[in-house]
Amino acid sequence: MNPPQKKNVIIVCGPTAVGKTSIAISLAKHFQTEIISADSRQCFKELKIGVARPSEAELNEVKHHFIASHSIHEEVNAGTFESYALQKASELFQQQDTIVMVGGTGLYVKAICEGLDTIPAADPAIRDGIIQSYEEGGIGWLREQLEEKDPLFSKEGEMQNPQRMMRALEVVESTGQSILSFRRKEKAKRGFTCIKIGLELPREELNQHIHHRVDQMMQAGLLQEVKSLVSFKSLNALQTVGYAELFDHLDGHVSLEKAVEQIKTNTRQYAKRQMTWFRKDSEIKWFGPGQAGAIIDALET
RNA sequence: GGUGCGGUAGCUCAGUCGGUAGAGCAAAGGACUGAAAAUCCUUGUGUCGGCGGUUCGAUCCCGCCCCACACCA
Repeated sequence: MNPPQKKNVIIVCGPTAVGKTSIAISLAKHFQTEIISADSRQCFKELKIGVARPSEAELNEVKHHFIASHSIHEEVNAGTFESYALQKASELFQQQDTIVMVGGTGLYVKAICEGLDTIPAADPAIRDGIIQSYEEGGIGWLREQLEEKDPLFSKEGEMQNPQRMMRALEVVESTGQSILSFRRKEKAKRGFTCIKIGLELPREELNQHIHHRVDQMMQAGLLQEVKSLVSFKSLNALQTVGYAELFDHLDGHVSLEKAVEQIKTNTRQYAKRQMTWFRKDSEIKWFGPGQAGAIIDALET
């Protein structure tokens, strides 16, 4: 007879600036456990102010993982996160039954709950070659390559999206098979249950939070942080709201005032994309960011 | 006060040799399995500054007025 599964990952998700950090800390304290972040940018030790890393005080209240754990010079992606988080979770589950995960990166949440397909690693040389050829030949070149080498993808894949096309191409070139042929039908089996808590606010209110938070980041010295990273601005990790706009300003393309406005706009757009992603996930139970008590009640029944 | 240049979408602007108008950005909606704070797709929007005149018909031509900017006094 199988005992009911008792290992749980409580996942707090939602758009940026909604108040996830504080709820996650309340939950982690209540369940006397630790937090794994599911945030594609807070994992970088070089990025602090602009990615709204939890404060020292918050990090001391509850132990966090995947925060400042990697360098912008490493390649970090959804696969990296999946294995890192799975590893951490199994360590933590030796001590406790519940862990808290918090993050706004929908794909990472999906990776931990449902798993990513196993695809053999692409040869970095192939990848570099593809990127270079794309820069020279544009999307037309990608289209031709895929039509020739991966007819399945060119029929069913996103043939207007260069990033996806490059990935598809690197996979066929490395493995000889279409990226779509690796697609599993089932979700990965996990030794734990994912309980998803979504935080939301009315659009106007969230926009206000974003407006103020960006101002606070500037006051906290975001420009200085960005200045110290200029020489790395082409790294993937720095294709990030809050950094890209200030690099633009430092290059003399826009005034500081305008760059800050753009950070706000781009953050709003990012939050909107996050909501689009999370809204379609019917497993999420939605709450407001002030409802820590209600969330705990819901989790205990 | 005079001259010049403008007033068109939320913003910046294009355009109509007179037949009621369009780009970019913003906004809204969506997709998304190793770049995901990335990348990509879809979709509006208008008293064309006001009042008159000419005309079958004016956002476009003419007159007056209002507003903004520049220059000259």
